[in-house]
Amino acid sequence: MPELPEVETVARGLARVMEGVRILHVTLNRADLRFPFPPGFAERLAGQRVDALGRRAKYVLANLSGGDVLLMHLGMSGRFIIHEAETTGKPGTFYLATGGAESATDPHAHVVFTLENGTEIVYSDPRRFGMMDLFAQAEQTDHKLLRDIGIEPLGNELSGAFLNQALRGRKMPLKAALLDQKIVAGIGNIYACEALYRAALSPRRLAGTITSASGCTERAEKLATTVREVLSEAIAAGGSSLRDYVQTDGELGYFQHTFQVYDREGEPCARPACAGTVARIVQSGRSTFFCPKCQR
DNA sequence: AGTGGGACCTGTCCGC
DNA sequence: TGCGGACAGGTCCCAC
Repeated sequence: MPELPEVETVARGLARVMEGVRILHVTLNRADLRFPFPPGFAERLAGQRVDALGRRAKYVLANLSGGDVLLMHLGMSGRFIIHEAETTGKPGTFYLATGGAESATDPHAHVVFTLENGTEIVYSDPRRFGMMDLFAQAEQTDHKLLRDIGIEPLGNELSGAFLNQALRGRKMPLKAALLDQKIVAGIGNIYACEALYRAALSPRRLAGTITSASGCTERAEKLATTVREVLSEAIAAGGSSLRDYVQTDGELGYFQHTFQVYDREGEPCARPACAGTVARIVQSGRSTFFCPKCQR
């Protein structure tokens, strides 16, 4: 997916065109994504104004004037294509497929939101790992998909002390711990690899081994720092991990940001004094890229 | 309780 | 050129 930086970028783009605007009509081109749309999904959305739209973990959440929350997750391949009404400024499209997917011909355009000002927002998702839900604001705290989610990595809570406490005694590989959304939310496969590389920590090391009973360790401190770094740099770069990502203004915002280990198997380690070679291993079914020489 | 593995889908790329 | 297999940004669910 889109990991946290991409979802953040998408949420900002959606907020720009949706906030303060009423939804006129919603078209569903199928009954489900990852799971069925809730009963009356489209009908309940129609007529509600989007009061605020933001991100929690990798979920996009929109607060609606009727008291509901619209939850959207992009899964692995979800994207929004925005056709702005002419009155709102220059036409902009983001998350545009390289080939230029059009709502009329894209077989994966599963949801179309039409706003009262004429702007059209298409959700397209070939693999359909994405999801959407609609529920009352009062239910948000207990929502199954949201209640167990961990801290936001870019807020004030992520620190060496937090990781020390959260990973204490954990026997899972450090990489798996970073991917665990119940601990820190929003880190995906790419940024987990990148953060570990920068912290010079092995993805295979057991999570508990960077902690100590007496308080925060240097390793935990370092990892907290590199997680924040890789995520915030990626946001600054405009959301980097999608091959076909196009910024709102049509500029290619993508792949200007290069990764140091992700997808670089066999290449020399970027660390000046290190003569290592980037390796690829599989951990819990997913590729991990790292330098076995300097990541310990 | 904590951890690991399979399942969910489609598209793309690589080797034969 | 065609075909099969591996692999892809994520998360849920069910066994141990």
